[in-house]
Amino acid sequence: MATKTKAKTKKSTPKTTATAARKPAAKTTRKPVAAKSARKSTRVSAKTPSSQPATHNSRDRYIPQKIEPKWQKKWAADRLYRAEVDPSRPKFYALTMLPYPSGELHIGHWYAMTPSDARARFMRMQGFNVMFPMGFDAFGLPAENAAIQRGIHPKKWTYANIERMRQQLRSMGAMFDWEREAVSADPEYYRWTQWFFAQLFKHGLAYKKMSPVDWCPKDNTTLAREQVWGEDRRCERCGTPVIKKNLAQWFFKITDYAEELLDFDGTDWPERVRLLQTNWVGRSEGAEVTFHSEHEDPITVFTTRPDTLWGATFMVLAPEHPLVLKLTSPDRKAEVETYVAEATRQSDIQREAADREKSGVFIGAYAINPVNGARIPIWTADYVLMTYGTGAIMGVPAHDERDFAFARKFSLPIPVVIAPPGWDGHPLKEAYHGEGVMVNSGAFDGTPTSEAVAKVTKWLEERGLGKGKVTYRLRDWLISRQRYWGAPIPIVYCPTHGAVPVPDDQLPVLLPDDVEWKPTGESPLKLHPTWSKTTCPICGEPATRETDTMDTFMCSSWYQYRYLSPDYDKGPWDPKEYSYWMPVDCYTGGIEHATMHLIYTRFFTKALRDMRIVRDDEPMMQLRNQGIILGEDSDKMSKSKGNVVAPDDLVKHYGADAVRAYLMFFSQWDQGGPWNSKGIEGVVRWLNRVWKLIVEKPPKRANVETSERSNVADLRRKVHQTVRRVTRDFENFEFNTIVAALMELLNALAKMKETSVVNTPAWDEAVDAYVRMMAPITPHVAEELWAKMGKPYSIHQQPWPKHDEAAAAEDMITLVLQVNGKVRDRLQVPADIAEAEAKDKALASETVRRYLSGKTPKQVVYVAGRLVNVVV
RNA sequence: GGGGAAGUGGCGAAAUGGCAGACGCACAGGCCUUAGGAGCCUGGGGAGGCAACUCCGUGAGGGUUCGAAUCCCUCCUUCCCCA
Repeated sequence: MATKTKAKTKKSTPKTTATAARKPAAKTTRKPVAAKSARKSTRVSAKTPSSQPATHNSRDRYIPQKIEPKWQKKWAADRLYRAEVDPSRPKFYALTMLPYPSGELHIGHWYAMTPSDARARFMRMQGFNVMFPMGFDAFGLPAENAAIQRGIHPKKWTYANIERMRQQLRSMGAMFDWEREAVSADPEYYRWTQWFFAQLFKHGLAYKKMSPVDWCPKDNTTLAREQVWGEDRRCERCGTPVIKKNLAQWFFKITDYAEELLDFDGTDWPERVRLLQTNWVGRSEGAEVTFHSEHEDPITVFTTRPDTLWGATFMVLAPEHPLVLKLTSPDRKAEVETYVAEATRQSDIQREAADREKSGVFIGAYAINPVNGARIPIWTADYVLMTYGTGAIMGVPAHDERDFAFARKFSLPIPVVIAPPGWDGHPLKEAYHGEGVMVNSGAFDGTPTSEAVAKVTKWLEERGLGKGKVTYRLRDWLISRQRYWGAPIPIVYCPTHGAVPVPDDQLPVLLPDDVEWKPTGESPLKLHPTWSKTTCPICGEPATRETDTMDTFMCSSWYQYRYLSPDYDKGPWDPKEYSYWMPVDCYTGGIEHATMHLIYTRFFTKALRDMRIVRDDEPMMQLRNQGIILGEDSDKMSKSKGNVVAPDDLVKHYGADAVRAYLMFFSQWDQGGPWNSKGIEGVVRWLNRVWKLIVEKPPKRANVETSERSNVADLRRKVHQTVRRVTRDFENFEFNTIVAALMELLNALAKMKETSVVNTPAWDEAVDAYVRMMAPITPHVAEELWAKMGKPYSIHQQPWPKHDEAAAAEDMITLVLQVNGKVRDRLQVPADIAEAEAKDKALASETVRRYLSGKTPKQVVYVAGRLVNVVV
């Protein structure tokens, strides 16, 4: 799958588009200056000290604080990063996850966004028409908490934060197309969030039901299953342990898409995310089997191992199971009721813990095992959950750990029905769930595990005892939130017509501004005196509004579409924009959203497709995740630990380009790692040296002793090898080695600047390619150097350099000579040396002969261009 | 308990079957300088040796291979997800 998409990306990089990308640049060129040599262009720039500050020192120094705001202003004024529909050019929709406007852009945002920006810039230089939008996921709890704590209105707090963060985002020098900015809390945005809700409702994909849901007592709201984290089930936002509440809540039927969500065909997503989502969906194949009580009450169970049915020696009903009270015999009633009352007070997680001492009570009733007519006792026990499967299980102690522990505790029989290989017929010491052969199972005896499930399922179906069934762990998405700062759910409750969606022409259902916050835990919308009073859209009689708002993940499930046309008011997006830009070609962001946002947005696109609103099966074709950037102490950054790195301070001190370059340099992007305040000085040094390489005059004396011809070839080889390497690494998101390769090339160029090669066209070619390659990573200094070289504005509209395979080829190589796999000698040989000659040279080597000590080689291994290994 | 990822100098890392440690940080020595917290040059995996050189070395152990940081098996440690 991954290779398929990769190949596609490569193929769709047509040479012709590189020329197309150059066109606008040519238009804006005032005076195309063909710099004949670096020396010459240096002189030109020396005469025009345009951007340079007046210092006592007349030297032209790299001062990022001067050049960065200057270029940012010019780029914005020129709408340099404006992305417009242009069917004559191949499009590339690059998207990075939009931030929540918390009020402070942290280094994690920089780490997510600036490499994404560099990649988008690279694609632009590759000839694509690139759209790289930005916006704000502006609804959510922190705004409301600020309102309660500090008395600031959530809207005021949010929009002030957005204003501040816009400025911070601009300091990155990213190629965001700000004309496409979307803010999810704008009425023009949430009008469509509500419209989508209504569409889902009309298509039966949104429904309300009473159910035990997770409730965060601190944030006073329900949470989706995905927003409850960890073993002890804490709120994803505030870390408070959640409790169960029985409430009428709105859900989206994401479970309708369980099967399709497992299919990633055609997308290039990391294996890790696919695995997380696959496990989250939790498909399990098995069979539903119906047992009956002695009084003919059907009790259906789901099992992944119908082949173990003959080993069922008891049944367990969840304490909440409706049959528990019905089937309990009078003499057991008191005991069972006490147990049920106790069990329902426990949390699911306590109840399910595998290592916990099992508890349960016999309810005084029996069931008949449909496969062998065995009369087996029915128990109720808290390790069976009502919310899981059918709320009832068959107990097969020999082949299930928990059933085994239960049977041991209550002295129930443990008959083996799957014989492990080499089983001696003795009782098992622990539950066995490996491969084996069916035993004690009537006609099925001897059936190996590999065929058993299918055969038994077929047999059950033929006899009407059960049927094959696939179940999923995935639950429907709970989207009701009992809070104010979110998109109101556009539903009206009419005494006659029930839940009625607000008609499209009455959207948006606006949030009222005049609300009060009381720490009662009630939604302010519920406390508002008039807001919820309305009339029924169908009959016009008095009716009330739904006061719950939507989970903010609903807003972010479709934002990639709103960027297409954030001002469009005839629909959620302009179809012309849609048909050109969608789907998203490359999506970047944190992996922490694997089972939340990233699964919701896939569901959303699939649901829209089935409602014929979009044509795509998947919203984002390629996904890449960055790692987490840690504090200098290798701990997670947090204010309480005092290890937070503030990007604003870094920009002020080192400039945005250095921060960008360091974030890309210090580690593999998807790996993250600790910040190092000394490490960034290395890239600062790099940028200073690049500056000097290009701006400062070369030394007067040219080294006449070196042969110019070989120097030119060496220079071009290094340059073209670097272009090849950097291009490949950009394609693969390997940003750290890009910066390393550029540093390496600089080291080589700095040495060569001392030689006469500096007066050759090869030098100009080198410097030209160098600045182009820097441009995606350090856009400001690249633009400044480009201008100083007298090249036409803007570097960011230039094509990416192409490497010349012939120039990059080595003519001499180091041939490694090994004896028995150990390096013993090295020879400089022509790269195109023939195998026979290489072997001869190896055997002729004095060192090799010494290690052979007269023995005849058994084998001589030759690896072209690399080594000869002589084996004795 | 299940699944996944990772483990390489003092540190961040590079090398994905073929010269281990590219690039950078820190450190050491030198140059330049009135000065250096600037810049430039040089050196740094470990052990032995004046040296050429030798041996050892990618969490541990085993295996495959002419050849393994890289592939396979077992184990240890750390992190993530699920239970």
